[in-house]
Formats: sequence, C-alpha cells, structure tokens
Amino acid sequence: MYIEFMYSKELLKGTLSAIVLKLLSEEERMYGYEISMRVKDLSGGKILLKDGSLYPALQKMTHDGLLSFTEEQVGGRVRKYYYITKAGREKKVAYLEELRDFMETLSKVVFPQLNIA
Amino acid sequence: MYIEFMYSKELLKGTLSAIVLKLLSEEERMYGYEISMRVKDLSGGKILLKDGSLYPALQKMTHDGLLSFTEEQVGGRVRKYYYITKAGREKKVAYLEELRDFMETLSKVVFPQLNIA
DNA sequence: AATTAATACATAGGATGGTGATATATCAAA
DNA sequence: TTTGATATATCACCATCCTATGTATTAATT
Repeated sequence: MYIEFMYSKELLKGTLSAIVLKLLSEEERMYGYEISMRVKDLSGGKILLKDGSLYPALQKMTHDGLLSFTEEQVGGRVRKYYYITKAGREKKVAYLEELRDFMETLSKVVFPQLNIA
Repeated sequence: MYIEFMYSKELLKGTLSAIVLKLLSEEERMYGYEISMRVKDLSGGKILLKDGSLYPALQKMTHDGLLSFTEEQVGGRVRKYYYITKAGREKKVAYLEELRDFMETLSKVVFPQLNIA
C-alpha cells in the first residue's frame, strides 16, 4: 500500500498507554507486534502504531511497573510476551476514565450537538 | 483556587487549533483572553488554556493564514481581536472531521461498548 | 535460487506543541 | 496598598511520538 491514512500525530498523544493497558487487561499476554496488529484491526486500519513508538512505550511502561514480560523462544526468535500488572490495572482505570471524561468535555466544546452515550 | 483539575497535558495536543477555529467560526471576533474564558466555561472548568499555549498558537495560526486580527484600544490597553479567515474555515472543517473520526475510532478500540451518536 | 514481504524487536535523533516561569501593564476591589 | 482579574508576550523545557536505521527469521513469490 502506498498511502496509508493516519491521523495527525498529535492526536494520538497520551492515548497510547491507555490503548495498550486496555488490550492487555483483556488478554493474558500479548507481544508487541501482536498489539500493533490488534490495534490496526480494531481501528479499521486507521490507528497504526509505529515500532518506534510502541517498543519504547512498552519498555517505559515495564520500567514504570505497569507491565511485565516473559521471553519465549518462537522459531528462531525470542518473543516478548507482555502482561499487565496490578498497578497497570489501576492505572488503566484511571487512564480510561480520564480519556472518557476528556472526550466528553471536548465534545461539549467542539461538537455541542453530539452526545456520547 | 488552589487545585485546578486538568487533563494529562498530552491529551489536549492537536486539539487546540480545532477548538480556536470552532469558536471563531461562530463569533465575528474574539480576543485571546476571551477565548480562554469561553473554553473554560464551555468545558465546565475542565479545559484551561494556558497563556503560554494560547498566545503562541494564535500567532502561529495567524502566520499560517487561518486567522487575522485587528487591534483596538480598550481602556489603557491594546486588545487583539482575532477573526477566522476563509482558509481558516476550510481548515476548521478538516480539523473537526479528523477529530471526530479519531474520537470514534479511538472509542472502538478502548470503549467498544460506547457509541458516539 | 533469489528476492520480497511479513514477522519481531531495538535504538538514536528529531520534530512538535503545550507547559511553566517570567515579564509587563491596566483596572477594580478589598 | 495590595491583591486579583484582565490582557498579552516570550522562552527554555519536556514528554511523547515519529523517522530512519539496524538486525534477524520465516514464508511467499518470482
């Protein structure tokens, strides 16, 4: 594919961690590439997480105690399976509440005719 | 007020221009301080545009041809009244469409139970 | 057999844009 | 007289995501 639709880079800011935590709260474990494919799928190809965003983010979240991982040999490669920690679950709730509230508030300002149900 | 609620700084990124263009598309003209008060009001005090964000943004948008302004003496002060240009109106439509689409898409990923009506 | 695409992770450097701190100045209220 | 609201401005800083690049395996295509 030559042209891939993507949103202004800025819009995604502050949402990546929320997305990762949300997905990992519903699966026992996922690896990075799997996460990016899942997001692409769920978003209808509209949110494409870049390697250069995702892998550093996963590392940071692990460092911050929100995630942990196990390494596994798959074929000739080592794959990192990430899972969410207890702290990660708490953070996820906080992030999603904030995100939800923000979207509602922003809607009031720019889309006053809309309701988020 | 000692504590003011605000969203994670990052969430607002990419939305400020859309907010400003939206407001100015509905008023003949507004000045910076007025815009920040209006946004505070419309958001129920949850979105507080900082001087350090708003004024540079207004300048940049003017430089980019989306806004224009007239200066007026008000009391002992010079006040800058901004108004939206034709290019600004077109950009506004594009920004709001993108924002709306992004919010819908993000909802599918993190709030699959919700619908934006 | 060789090349391309997909899978899988990593990192350095750069761009962006909002924040915090600071500055200036008027005017109203305490 | 001092505080708070009004009104604008600038700049160093920072967090986050992107681009580019690198490595390496495996499957599909040519």
